[in-house]
Amino acid sequence: MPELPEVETIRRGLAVQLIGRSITEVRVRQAQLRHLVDVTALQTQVVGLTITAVERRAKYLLMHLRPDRVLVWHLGMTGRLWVGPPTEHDAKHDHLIVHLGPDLEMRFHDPRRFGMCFLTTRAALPHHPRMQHLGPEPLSSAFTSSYLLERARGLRKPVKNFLMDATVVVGIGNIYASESLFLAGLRPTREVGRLRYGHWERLCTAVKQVLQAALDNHGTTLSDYVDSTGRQGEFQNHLLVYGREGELCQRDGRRIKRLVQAGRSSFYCPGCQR
DNA sequence: CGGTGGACCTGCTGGC
DNA sequence: TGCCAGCAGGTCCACC
Repeated sequence: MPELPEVETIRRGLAVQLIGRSITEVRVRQAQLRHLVDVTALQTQVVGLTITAVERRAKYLLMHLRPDRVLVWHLGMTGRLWVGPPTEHDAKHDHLIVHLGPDLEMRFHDPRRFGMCFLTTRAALPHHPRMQHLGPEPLSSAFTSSYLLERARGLRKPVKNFLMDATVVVGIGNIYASESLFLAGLRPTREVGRLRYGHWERLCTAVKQVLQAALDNHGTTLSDYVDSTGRQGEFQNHLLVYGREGELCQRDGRRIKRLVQAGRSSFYCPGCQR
């Protein structure tokens, strides 16, 4: 479901709703997510702790608990974190329920169970196996055309797969990879080792532009994405190629094509993208 | 080492 | 109506 703009939108909502709140109970209905959730750790180590910050790294949400714990979430394809007043009813696929006093709770809901939840400490977080190989944040100053040129040197993989490689750059998934490549005028199949500095300049700018625009529109809701308050995104109304196979390109009127790369659909305009 | 294909899950849609 | 194939916003690991 969620790429950087969606996860960041969720983070912003969670920060407002959760900072200053204390965890009073954790209920686990289904521990088998992407990895088995450590139920004992959750139930013995976080109860009584106060949430001091909600951060994001890549597509991970980091809830900092005073004094030194970090509760980490990943939403996979269909994960949702919903915060609101407590309800009696456990919906199907509500796997983890975090109680935050008598008047508030957070529910992790994930039909496909590709999401994750694990507990670590502030000191161990940077060395966690899921964190330590992550590339730069695309909206940071570390993400530049020179960096991309350097990372791509000698590689033969298609630029679409390169963009979705989290060791290269984080946060870009299937939607924003296609959209960025359209904006940059590059075919998703181009081999990265053969691209020149000018291509990387265009692509770097395009990625930042697309992600910022999606963030300004609170993400993309294709079917079920909502933020922590239940609000849908709006960026689906601005997608130029993703999910538009057979439709006419808004720029040059050619038919948008779909192809499969590494098992995922890519969308591009054969006229605008070379 | 780099790159691909399949695995992990459930749910929805469209064709027959 | 039922059944089945194909598809879906992510990540990881075995295998060439």
